[in-house]
Amino acid sequence: MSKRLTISELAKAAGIPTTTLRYYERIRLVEPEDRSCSNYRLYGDQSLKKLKFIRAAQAIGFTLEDVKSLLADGEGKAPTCGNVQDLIEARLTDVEERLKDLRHVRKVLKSALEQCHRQKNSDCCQVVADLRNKK
Amino acid sequence: MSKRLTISELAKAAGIPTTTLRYYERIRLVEPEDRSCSNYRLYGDQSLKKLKFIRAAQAIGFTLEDVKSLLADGEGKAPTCGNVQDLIEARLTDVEERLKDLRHVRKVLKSALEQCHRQKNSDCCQVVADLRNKK
DNA sequence: ATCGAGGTTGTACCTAAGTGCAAGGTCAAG
DNA sequence: CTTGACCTTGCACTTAGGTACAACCTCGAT
Repeated sequence: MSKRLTISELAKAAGIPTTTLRYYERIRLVEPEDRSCSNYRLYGDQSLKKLKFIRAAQAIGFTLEDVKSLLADGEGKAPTCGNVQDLIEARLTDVEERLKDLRHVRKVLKSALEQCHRQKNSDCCQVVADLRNKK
Repeated sequence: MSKRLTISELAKAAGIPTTTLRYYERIRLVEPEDRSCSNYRLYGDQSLKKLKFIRAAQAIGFTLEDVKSLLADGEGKAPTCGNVQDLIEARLTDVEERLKDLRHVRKVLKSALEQCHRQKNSDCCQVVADLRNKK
């Protein structure tokens, strides 16, 4: 069974443009299982699963390169937990870092905005004012 | 007064490569005040302030395009608070959004990691397992 | 006078994750 | 048998913020 899908069928099923599927093939991330006699790409339904996995992984911030590693991991032999776990930990560290940065940024922006509100008209927005003085 | 700086003097003072300064000129963000008789760029010291402002603005997530708007705002006439305030508010909204997303991502990553820890050896990392099953 | 450090220009390249386009082949319906 | 929708390839382009290189010019010191 496991019907073979043409590129547009797969695209529709996964909600991903055909152009992107061809791109994924180019970077050897998702390759068609076969070709029809007229050279059309034919995908198996594990490709659909793969694409869903890719979208899920992207959503939590993995790059396509990361995804490649995650997938390659289960490919050869028994899935070694190590590599996967490392990737997840790396991402997590990254995310914590960015959260810290963003909280700081938010603080700065908020205080700039407050400054804006206080000095309604004239010398608005301290940060800009600094520059404007000498312009 | 206000000594004219050559590109490398300015670069050194601002901690920004000369190549980047030339790039900033290309995008009309920071332009030299003048040229020497041998066609060397000559910058005024407001350029240094400008560069510091740029780095500060970048650090809180403004794009160079945003910076251009922020600077242009004070250029013509009295600085209109409106535009500046709008930009800050837009950034802030953006930051809040990204914070929300990142907190979600962190949650997902953490639970994936936990899964990893629980099933120490065999079927590690649920997310990957889904795929591997049908591979 | 010459040497090396620094300046000038224009152009191409980089990352990431695609998108767009042109020229041509294929398929199913009318 | 033609039309229109879909497929193929290869190549260029996108965004943002730069980096790298080649070929040439200029400056200060020796």
